[in-house]
Amino acid sequence: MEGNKKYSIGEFSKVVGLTSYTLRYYEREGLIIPNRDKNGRRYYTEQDISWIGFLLHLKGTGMSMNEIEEYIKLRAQGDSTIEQRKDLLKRVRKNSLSQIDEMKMHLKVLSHKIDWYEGKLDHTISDSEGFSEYLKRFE
Amino acid sequence: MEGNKKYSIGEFSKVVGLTSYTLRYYEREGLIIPNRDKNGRRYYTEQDISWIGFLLHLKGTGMSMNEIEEYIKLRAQGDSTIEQRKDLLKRVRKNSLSQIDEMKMHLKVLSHKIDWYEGKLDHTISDSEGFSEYLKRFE
DNA sequence: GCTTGACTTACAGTTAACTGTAAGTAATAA
DNA sequence: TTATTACTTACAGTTAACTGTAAGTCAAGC
Repeated sequence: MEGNKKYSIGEFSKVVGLTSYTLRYYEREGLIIPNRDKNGRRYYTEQDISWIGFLLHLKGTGMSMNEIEEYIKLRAQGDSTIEQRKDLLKRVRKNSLSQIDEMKMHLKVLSHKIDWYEGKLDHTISDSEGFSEYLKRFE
Repeated sequence: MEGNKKYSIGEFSKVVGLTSYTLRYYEREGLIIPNRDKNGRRYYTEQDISWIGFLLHLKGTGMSMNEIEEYIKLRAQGDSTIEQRKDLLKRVRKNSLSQIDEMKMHLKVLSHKIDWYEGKLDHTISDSEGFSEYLKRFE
């Protein structure tokens, strides 16, 4: 039954890997609201660690701070917004997946270019064949 | 034998989908150097279309303008830098692939959250089970 | 002859997400 | 007791990649 540790902003910043500047910035933006002790100093809990962990997952999918704020606003309204939060995350996922797909398309061309360089280096591609001609081989 | 069309910056911007501001900006940064007519006006060729196309693929993999400038500098030095260009693109690819992998990891958690919301909505997950407990099911 | 588009330099502004400084106060830790 | 850490407000600075404005010139097309 020891899940009630309190972290100062300095400790917390080490745990979650964000500087205290960033944590205060996130707070200003409403992304996290830590507790305060009797002297008005911030303290963070295990719950805050979980939340920042999840927040970093959200950011990692490409979700912007604005979108995360939107999510937080819905969350603050309670269980009645679960559907909307689910839909928001679904939109984020869809977007993230298409970003990945796009990236993969671009990577394909990049890989062809690498292969082309390799062909030039080991002379399995003739000196006269340009990259755009080479690319046509794969159409 | 009609591959020698000349595009003004206005025409070219429509073809490649970049504004003339952006094209001039890229030029200032050394990313593209168009030809000039007798009056000093820019004109772009089919070659420039190919190059911008490739450049957009590079950008699409997450390559920064600085890296692209590095690539261009190597290219300007001729065939002796093919190896280095190949290595540069390989680094970019590696980076891009790990970005994708990271994104996929984050997406996994996001998907679990969506499933969790779904479970809450159709009551296949008990009201008392929090998301972090739920996540432990998949460890 | 007038409109349209292009040219130049020289900046200033924008967005996102931080990052940092200054100045002054206050509580905690060694 | 002194150093450390945290607090506040109020900004200013940073990076990347644009985006836009102003002011003045110039040439081509209708």
